[in-house]
Amino acid sequence: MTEKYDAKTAELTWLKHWEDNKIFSFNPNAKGKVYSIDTPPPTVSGKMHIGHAFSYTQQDIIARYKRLKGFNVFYPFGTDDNGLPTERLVEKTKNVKGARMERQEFITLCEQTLKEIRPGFVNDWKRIGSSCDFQLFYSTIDKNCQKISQEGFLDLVKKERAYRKEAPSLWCPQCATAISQVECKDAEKPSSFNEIVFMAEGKELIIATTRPEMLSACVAIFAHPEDNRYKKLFGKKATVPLYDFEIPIMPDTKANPEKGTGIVMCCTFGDQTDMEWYRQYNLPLKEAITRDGKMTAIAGKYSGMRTDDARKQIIQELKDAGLLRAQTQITHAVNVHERCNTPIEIIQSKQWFIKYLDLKEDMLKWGAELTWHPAFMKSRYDNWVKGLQWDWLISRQRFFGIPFPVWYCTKCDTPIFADPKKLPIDPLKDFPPAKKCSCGNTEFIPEKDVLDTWATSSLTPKLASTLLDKKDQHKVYPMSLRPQAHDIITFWLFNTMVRSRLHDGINPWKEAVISGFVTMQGEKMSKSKGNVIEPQEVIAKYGADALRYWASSSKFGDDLDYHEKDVRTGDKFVTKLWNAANFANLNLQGYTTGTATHATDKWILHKLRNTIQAAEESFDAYDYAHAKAALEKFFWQDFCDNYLELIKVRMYEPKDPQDKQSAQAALSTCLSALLRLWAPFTPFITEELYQTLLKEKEGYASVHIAPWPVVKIKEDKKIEVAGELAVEILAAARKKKSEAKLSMKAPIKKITVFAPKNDHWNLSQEIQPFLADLKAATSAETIQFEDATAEKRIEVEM
RNA sequence: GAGCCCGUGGUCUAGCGGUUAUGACGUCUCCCUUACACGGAGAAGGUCCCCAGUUCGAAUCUGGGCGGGCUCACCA
Repeated sequence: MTEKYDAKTAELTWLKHWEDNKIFSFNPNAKGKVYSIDTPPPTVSGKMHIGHAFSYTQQDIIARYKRLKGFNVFYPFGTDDNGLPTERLVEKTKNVKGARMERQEFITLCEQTLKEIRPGFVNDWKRIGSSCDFQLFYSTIDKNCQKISQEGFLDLVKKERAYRKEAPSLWCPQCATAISQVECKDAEKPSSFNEIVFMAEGKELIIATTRPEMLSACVAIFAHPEDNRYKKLFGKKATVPLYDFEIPIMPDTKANPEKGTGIVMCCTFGDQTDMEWYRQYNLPLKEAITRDGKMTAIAGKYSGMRTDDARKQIIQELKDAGLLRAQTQITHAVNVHERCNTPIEIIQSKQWFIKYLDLKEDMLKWGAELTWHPAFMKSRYDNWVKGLQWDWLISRQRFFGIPFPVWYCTKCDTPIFADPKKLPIDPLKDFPPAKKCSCGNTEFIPEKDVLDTWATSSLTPKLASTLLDKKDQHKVYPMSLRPQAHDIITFWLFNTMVRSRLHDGINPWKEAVISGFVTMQGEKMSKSKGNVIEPQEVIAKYGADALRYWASSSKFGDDLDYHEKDVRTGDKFVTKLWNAANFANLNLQGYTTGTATHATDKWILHKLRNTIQAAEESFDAYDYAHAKAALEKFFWQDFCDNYLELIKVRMYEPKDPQDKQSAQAALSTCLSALLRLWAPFTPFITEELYQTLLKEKEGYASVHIAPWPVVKIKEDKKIEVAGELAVEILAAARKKKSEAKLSMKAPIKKITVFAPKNDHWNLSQEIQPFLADLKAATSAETIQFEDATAEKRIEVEM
């Protein structure tokens, strides 16, 4: 062993060792029960962020533990790189606009960009010590994924779950595509509440609105049926200002008398309520906004203007005409697209949907069949299911994604589906289809829309399992575990559940573990706030083991505030483990086999045995943080601070060869066990130590495929209790010396222990075998016992 | 507005009916003892958010506040 451990070079050495020797390769025919993990495919964005390092470390600890326990671990790796996120990344980094380019040119650029950045991106995952089988690799835009995704779509068509319909849909004018409910989020935006003059029955009717630019799309006016101010107007007409057309005044309970003037205009579509009224009362459709967020022809002179410009101008015009009675500045929550923060519009268009609103009850049952860690995360899922209001809109008017395998008849618009055996296909290239329409027509137009990225990533259990031979796929699917962070329960977990249920009628996994978030002074990290920590920099400074040590200090579901000092604690642990192993190595020179016969040695083996048991119980409940705490206590306190100090003199100057051999036996057992116990948390340092100290003796190619340690000794309460007393005596001696400001080497005349007799054993008898080590460790001349009827007490005389 | 989570020494955290309330970081004192000064020994530091209840007994259970966070919803 060298003087110091150099994490930076050592970690790279072992990464290469693992890769070269295929340590984490999945062999479907290997022994051991299969434990399969539905690894989250990160969205390719150039660099891993600290939240990734955090959650992927946590799941990796589970994977490594299961491997030690003898499971045949299936732990694939994929990248999610189709759809809008990639388009936005390419548009940003290459300074282009997909919509203004030749479609194929843009797609090629996306593919090229991915090819450039993907290897570096994936390398970040290797670097933190993810024990994935990187040979089992998929990209959600690769050919196999395209095939699986298109097959899935056709399967849903066959099951009458996928349908195409012209309907009002959530729409992002910035991205110029329809989006789904889950892609929306709230944002506080400033706005103005404008009281505008309509005319009805020759009188002024004041209506408050935040969206005056929608006036031209106004189709009705609503007030509450019980609202006495407006009761007499129901069934009458009102005239829209500036545009001068008439609309009906109608009663509906959704109108809130408390809000504004209690009377509201319904435009197609200002918001979701407008849409509901449109459906309920069969109102006409008037579209005021185009798909790229501009005013349509019906807006008259505002036609072609952006909606926000039109709003400003129309307010001015109303003001000039004396039709604006009041204006208040407000901030209100607006629905925006989570990818670009643009306010969402509701626009009528023809889209593909997956029908699932009828399955809400079933969805709740499916969620209940899954074991959640922590359990309370299930309520996020339930909450989402209960709030679902739209079927899943899966078509996107974008470019870089998986194409719908569909063409449409130019005469009757009937969809013609691709032959499932010929997938994947691109209807734009594989054209025309080799079929006739049922109406006899032979002319078609290809579908240009692409599938929502979640429509593919919701199939990850399949994307991963189909990397295996067909005969082996059933071994890994349904999967044992879905690990992920809590922010995408409503996206990824929910969608995967739905797809697996719809396609195969089963839950995709047995259990789910949900990671928390990394925060900075309690706040979410974000580039705009400038409080981002880059894992690459942390690794460069402290090594991946230290980072992992930090990440494993919080349990599943808990957020963790980032403090660099906590990573430093990990770094210190690595050093401590190195030094303890170094001590063991120095004192195990020449040792081959032996038995622990001394009391102190038996005691530490008992502690070890109990620690292993405790760690195992915690691990099996997915509570690695607890397991870590138990290991920490054993390693740092029991083993380093107490045990090693107790055996030093016996090790250096044995009176009898067996004195030393007994300690060596225990030391050797502890060393081997410690390396394996810590291997899931700090895989690099443990591998380094295993390779240099134990590999030759034990023969495993890596500590990570060695078996979980077992200490084969029977429970011995006497040793445990007497050992505790030995530690108390040691502590009393140390305390006395500290208080006297003396070195720990300072001699002690006498230690007197007042030990009450126990019903079951006589402590002063049981402690006898420890006395030699105790005297040596405390430099005490004598240790004597006096029976006491009172409390246990230890007196130290210098 | 709804659901969920959280509130423990200066900071982070364990404990979840009976503990001298755990540990880490920080602070202070001492110790260079041949694994480790990136160490060791010791000390100081706490109305366990507040109020009420259940109980012989509550940091721990129940109810009600207050404060923070997340998710969903509302969005004229």
